Amino acid sequence: MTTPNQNEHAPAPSDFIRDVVAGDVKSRKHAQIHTRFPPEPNGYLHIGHAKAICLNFGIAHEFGGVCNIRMDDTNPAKEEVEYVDSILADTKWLIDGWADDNLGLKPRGKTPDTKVNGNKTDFELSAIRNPKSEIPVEPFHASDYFDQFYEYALQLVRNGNAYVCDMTPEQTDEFRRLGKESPFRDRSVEENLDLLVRMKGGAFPDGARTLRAKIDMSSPNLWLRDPVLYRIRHAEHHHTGNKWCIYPMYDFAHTLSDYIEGITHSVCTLEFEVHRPLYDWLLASLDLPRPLPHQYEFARLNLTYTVMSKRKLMQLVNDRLVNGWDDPRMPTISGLRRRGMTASALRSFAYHIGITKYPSMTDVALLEHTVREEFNRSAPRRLAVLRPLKIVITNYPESKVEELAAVNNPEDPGAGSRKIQFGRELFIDAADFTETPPPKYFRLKPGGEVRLKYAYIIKCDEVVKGDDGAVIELRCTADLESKSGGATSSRKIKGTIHWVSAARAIDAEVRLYDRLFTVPEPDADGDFKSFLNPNSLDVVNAKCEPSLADADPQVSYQFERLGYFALDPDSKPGKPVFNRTITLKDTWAKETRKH
RNA sequence: UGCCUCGUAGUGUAAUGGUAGCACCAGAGAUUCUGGAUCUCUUUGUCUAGGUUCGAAUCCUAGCGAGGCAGCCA
Repeated sequence: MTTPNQNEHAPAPSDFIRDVVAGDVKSRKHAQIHTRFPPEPNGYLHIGHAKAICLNFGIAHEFGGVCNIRMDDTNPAKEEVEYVDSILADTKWLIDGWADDNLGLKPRGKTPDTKVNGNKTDFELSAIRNPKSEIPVEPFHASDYFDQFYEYALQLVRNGNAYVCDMTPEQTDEFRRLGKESPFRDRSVEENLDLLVRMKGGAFPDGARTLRAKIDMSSPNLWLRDPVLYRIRHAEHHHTGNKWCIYPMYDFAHTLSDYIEGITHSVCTLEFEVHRPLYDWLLASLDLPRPLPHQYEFARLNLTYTVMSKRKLMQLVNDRLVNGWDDPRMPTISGLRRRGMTASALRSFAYHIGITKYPSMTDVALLEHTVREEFNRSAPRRLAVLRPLKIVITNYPESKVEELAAVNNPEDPGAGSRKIQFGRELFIDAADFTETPPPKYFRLKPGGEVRLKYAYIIKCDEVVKGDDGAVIELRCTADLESKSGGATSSRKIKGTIHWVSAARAIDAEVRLYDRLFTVPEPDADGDFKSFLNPNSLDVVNAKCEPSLADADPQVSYQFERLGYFALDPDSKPGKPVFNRTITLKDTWAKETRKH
């Protein structure tokens, strides 16, 4: 029934939720599988949301269904349009080329259809699949159902399943903790109706009253102890303006949104597990003629060396500890994208971490592996020098320039080759030379030899120093027979280093990123901000081979021996800015750390 | 504290009463004009104790441990 997981060339994932869905498909329980991704627009999406997106859209994709994107916007105090826009953009980016066919949107401005089914009133708003539509579309919004929610609230009051409560928030908390019934619990239907209408009409101030479900104050499950369904908030909502002064709570709104949209499998994270009985109670306590949704829970993603809560990410942004939500060090989808990570790599990561109910801590090394694996196959290779050190090839003619062939991608013969220029004066990376080589060092050292990639074997004859003793230039001689493909080109030289022509190289700003935090679990104890990595960003002025002047913003390049780099939007014509997405694996660095 | 859920190599996950596998990480080697990639090999595991069964990671009981919930947030 499942189809291969498109870009991963791996079998379709299997987990306990997909098992349930597969079973329902087999038994023809539903006409079509329908999931949803319901973020609250109160922050930017992060890689944890990416896991949820890959799950919900993955299920829709694998079983030929639809996944609605829905703004769970029932709290006007916290939500903003900026977040709505970023959430839509990030979601589309993540599923682009993979599950666009399964994206469920709604016609702009459309609200649920009202149907009379016998003497039952039913509300329904079906999704249309994104790409085929000619009409303007938008994501679903829970706030588009405020009228319907209110009708359902009235129904709950009429059938004796809800009441208006006048207790203060503090009293409500205390009574729920103690399992004590509210003194307002047994108001008549008429009085409840009258109060609810007046609540809606703005007769009472914020917090004065609530609408509560009438369930069971002695239940061991706190969420069944008459949970609040509506609260009074005289506040402007980003989507509904000033139309409402009462707003539904999560449980009420979310459950009924699922029903209205015809969701079959409502997948959420573990903290909502204890809410499931309430979810089911709500659906059972209303007259709902169509098939009911079911809720399933999985463990949210935890990643080492980062924080994931929106509150903490917001704090990093507000305290200017990073440069915005899309700072490439952030675990946000926009940050990871700006850093140069691809949607397919993120999807592949989501595939590898799996779906369980165990609250695990995933090693960020797995993400890094996934990214490297993809780029190793796809990234065009280029030469760039991060910290330039000038070298002069003293036996190479001053006016001579040679064009040498450089392989674009050894993993992909079809990628062909390009020409790079060699001359008397070059830059190499300062990190590739030392006067005091440790054991097993095979880069350049005084009197030592090294291969210049695609070019000659050179020997370091002289180290030129400035007044302060710092190395400013190396004078070398080349083995002129050793050019790649030449007479002595097969001489075994341990080290090969990268270089650029001093005359032809272009300048670029390169931003080198490292982990944002210095410890694997920054929010385990203490103030997570005290574990920020002071070296998480290092900006250098690099020298790059000229072809990088026309770098494609959509392409990740491998700077040979250094890592994978992508153009930052800060780039200006003639002044490229590259972000280092991830270094290459560096076993030599590991070796030196050991000594 | 009450309730809910979950415990499989260091990490993440398979095994759905029948040989405990895979990936990442780590380590060793081969190879290499990227100390990359590739290839080979290695270390390490079913939380504990009972029970059911020919047979238990899987089912049952108890214990231990971890996470979640106890907002008029979602």
